Amino acid sequence: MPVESETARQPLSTQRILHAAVGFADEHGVEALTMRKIADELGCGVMSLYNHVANKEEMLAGMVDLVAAEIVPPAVGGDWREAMRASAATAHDVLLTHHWAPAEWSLRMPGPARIRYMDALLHVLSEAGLSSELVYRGYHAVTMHIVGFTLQQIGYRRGLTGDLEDLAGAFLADLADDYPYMAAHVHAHLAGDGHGDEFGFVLDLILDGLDRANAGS
Amino acid sequence: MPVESETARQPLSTQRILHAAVGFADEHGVEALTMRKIADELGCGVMSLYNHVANKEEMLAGMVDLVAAEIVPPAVGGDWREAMRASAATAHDVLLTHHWAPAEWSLRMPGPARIRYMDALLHVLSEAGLSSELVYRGYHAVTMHIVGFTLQQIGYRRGLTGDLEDLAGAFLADLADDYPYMAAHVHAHLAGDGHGDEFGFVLDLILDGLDRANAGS
DNA sequence: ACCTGAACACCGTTCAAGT
DNA sequence: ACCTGAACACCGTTCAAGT
Repeated sequence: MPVESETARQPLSTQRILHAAVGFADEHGVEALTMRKIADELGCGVMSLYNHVANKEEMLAGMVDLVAAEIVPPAVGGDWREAMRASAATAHDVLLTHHWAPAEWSLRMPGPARIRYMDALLHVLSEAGLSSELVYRGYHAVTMHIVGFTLQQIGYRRGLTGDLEDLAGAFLADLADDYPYMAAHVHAHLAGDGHGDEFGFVLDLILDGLDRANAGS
Repeated sequence: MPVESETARQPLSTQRILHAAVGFADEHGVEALTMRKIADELGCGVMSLYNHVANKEEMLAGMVDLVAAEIVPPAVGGDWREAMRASAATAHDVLLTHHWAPAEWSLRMPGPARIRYMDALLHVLSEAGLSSELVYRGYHAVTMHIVGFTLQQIGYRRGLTGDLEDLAGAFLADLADDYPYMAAHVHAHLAGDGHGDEFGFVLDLILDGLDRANAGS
């Protein structure tokens, strides 16, 4: 029996393709992702991929849902705010490591894993004693925060890494006169003034606000 | 003097290209935007564009900044929360009409107009009597909400328009058993249970929370 | 200085052929 | 049933040539 080169000879499958594509996007970004490159990585011809995924768009949808499956949904039954906080934290982690995912996430219809996650969030909120209106609104506020905040964080990370001089240099020096508040803010970023858990801070703003709105009406 | 066909013979310029590109993306989406199509729309050869924009990436950056320039920045001096609310509302409007913009916005470094807008937001927050830590965090919370909420809204709009049967039919009927909370939520969407100004509701959650956090420390 | 067609190196995907 | 190379209709962009 001839020894095959590493893992190259497992048969193709949707899962194998999706995993390879997620790994590639994690490393090189989704804009560099190409059907041909994924095929190369899997050691097969481009067209072989089309036996397992309909097209690139559906492959991207599958990748997003693979990421969604990594998120730990909130536990039902205990303290609802603690459950939301814990689940949001895992979602934040997952979306940060798959830094290409938030942008794709928000533009696509949810797949099975994401629907399961949505349902779990709504389940917890529904049993939190909130009015149905606040469940509806709170769900949007929380999911908006999870993907929106992470997306913003990824944007900052892109801008502030790499050539620090590009930004701290020309950028800051040129614009400090005209835009002092902006300059101070960028300085705070470069100084790492995160003040701890910013993601959780804004989430608590939302969660506390929901609680208060519920009690107040 | 020969009568020229409509507006076709104005000389090319960066502004003219950017405006045409924004109009095209508004109508057909940014994923359909092509250098060749923009050139056709302007009645010139593809390569003529490159005399005024360095490449497609820089053109997209210019388009985003053109959108940023449409946003009315908050007024300094009056009630800070009212100012933030008013400005956020115009930002929400602008980003909704240019539905391709939020996704591009969050992935790119800010251009001049967006920097001016960022500075104005920070200016208002800085004079609101908030601690510098709350200015920093509040700024992120507000900008996150503006683009994140709008992005989410656009995603829903995409999913829920078009074939309503696709969603209300197969989608809802199939998954109502397994995911009842999700099904109820989609029903609420289809019924139009917006309950008024959802964007403003979440913004107030954030603004009120900042106020309270400031008073409490 | 601005414009432009031809050409190049890529894409995603169809098709017809292999096993 | 799964795989695959050739081919097609597109991309963004370089280059050399026009005015």
